[in-house]
Amino acid sequence: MTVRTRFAPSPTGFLHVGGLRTALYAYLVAKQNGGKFVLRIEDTDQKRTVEGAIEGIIKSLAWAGIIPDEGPEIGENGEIFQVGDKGPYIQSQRLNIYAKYAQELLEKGHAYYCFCTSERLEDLRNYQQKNKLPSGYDRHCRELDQSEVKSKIDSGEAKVMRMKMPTEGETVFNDLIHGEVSFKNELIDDQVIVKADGFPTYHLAMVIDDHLMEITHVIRGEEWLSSTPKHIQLFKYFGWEVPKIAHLSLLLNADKSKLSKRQGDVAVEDYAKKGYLPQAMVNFVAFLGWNPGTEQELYSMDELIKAFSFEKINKSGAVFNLEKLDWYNQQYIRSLSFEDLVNVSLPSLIEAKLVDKNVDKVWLAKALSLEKDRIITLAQLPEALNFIFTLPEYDGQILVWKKSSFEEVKNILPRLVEYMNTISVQDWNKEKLQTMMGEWVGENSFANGIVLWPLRVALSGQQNSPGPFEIAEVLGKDESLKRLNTALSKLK
RNA sequence: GGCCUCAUCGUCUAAUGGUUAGGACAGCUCGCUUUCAAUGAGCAAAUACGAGUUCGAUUCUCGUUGGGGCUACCA
Repeated sequence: MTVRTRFAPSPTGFLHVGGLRTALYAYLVAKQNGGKFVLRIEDTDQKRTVEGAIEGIIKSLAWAGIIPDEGPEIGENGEIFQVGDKGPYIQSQRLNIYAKYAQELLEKGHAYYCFCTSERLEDLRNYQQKNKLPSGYDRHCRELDQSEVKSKIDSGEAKVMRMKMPTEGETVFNDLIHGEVSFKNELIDDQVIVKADGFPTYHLAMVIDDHLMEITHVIRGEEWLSSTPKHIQLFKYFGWEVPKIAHLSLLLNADKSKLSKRQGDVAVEDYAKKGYLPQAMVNFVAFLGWNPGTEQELYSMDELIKAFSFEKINKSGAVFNLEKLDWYNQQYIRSLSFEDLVNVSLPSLIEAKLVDKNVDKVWLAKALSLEKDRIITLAQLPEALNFIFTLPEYDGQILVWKKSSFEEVKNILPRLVEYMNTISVQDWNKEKLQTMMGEWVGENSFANGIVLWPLRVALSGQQNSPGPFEIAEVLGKDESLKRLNTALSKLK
């Protein structure tokens, strides 16, 4: 049997980093087994549906390298179309299907109409809370007389449909991560499965869709663990096979509460904007709650697909720790080829108006290499590289190395400039410059710092910067000498 | 409150009925070095608590405590 997994977000906003992890694991399971990964949009709550959210989710997944085999996709003109033969994959387009199966449940006596008003339900809840009673629906309409039901319907009373939970026994299932979990049926609510507006609730739609879409592994967040018995009961009522189920622990804030917007960014797109590489994000998120058990930290998507297993998933929640993400990002930035680095950073450099799209890519690669090892995110690049394009204002005092003096710099720098002027443009690259300058420093018996510090500061205008020779090469001879002369003028 | 669930360094985690409880990030120290970064060497840092089973429990069982989730005509 082909493995089929799914990711089923509701389009209420951007893709959450926790959602990315869930989607990733589901994707890994599918790919590892040569199966299919399905994207399904759960928009049965019309009030919460946000315009553009479906596109955002698809784009964020694609950014991370997760391309569904079936589900909605974005066309060339931005329109949404669907691929796969088990669609539609957007639940609001499947209403007739849900209606049919809800009717079946009703006819088999596994569901019933409920006419309780929201006021009555609220009073009931308040009463239960006040008296510290177990909460839940009191099954008021469960045994309503058929004729009474009919007359209420005929008179147009608002109604919902609820499933009948058995009032005895227990529901036991084997979670792929948690092992055996059991619930007493009597404690489980008669869940609403069709709302007053005719839309199904998640619980009904999910069961029907997972069956019809032939999902073999349901991989979802732990917040669904408590409602799983309802789903299992529904599968049983329909006479369908229950898929394998895995509940992933939640991602946590630093204070161990459920990861929330208030305590930092949770949208995948925010991390993309902040200059995190998708490889870093995927690697990081994969290792939150899962570990292959080796000492290797860096895993590509392909390696993750090979290494993934449910047995290695942790049961406890994992704190979403940005410091580790930073480290991953740094590692992946450093491993980028110059070509990739140029491609991936060009947009932000253009946006910062440092270069235009006709910039010499070979030169740009050299410039980028100055900061490649020094940045944590791509977003730092424009600022880090700014000194190449514009010499910053600086105080002449910072030209003095800590073990040197103003007088000494004033004495040596002119001689250095004079010497550098004699170096030909052909030799103006970091290797040659380094050797030649090394010799010059040696011949004059200077300490490196006495010469190199002011040189570097003069070229960069900054106390902290990349090395002088690499900067000089990127700047070229003319600009380098111009900057050196600027420095000389600051020493007067 | 009820139900479910979880518990190893600050954080992510490895390990197993017997280890000096391993690694990574962060932190600290030293080295390299013209600065920053990178890098090398090193340091510090954990089995929540209490019983039980056992020759021996971090590991198995029970309890306690603490955390988290659910408790909607939201997903």
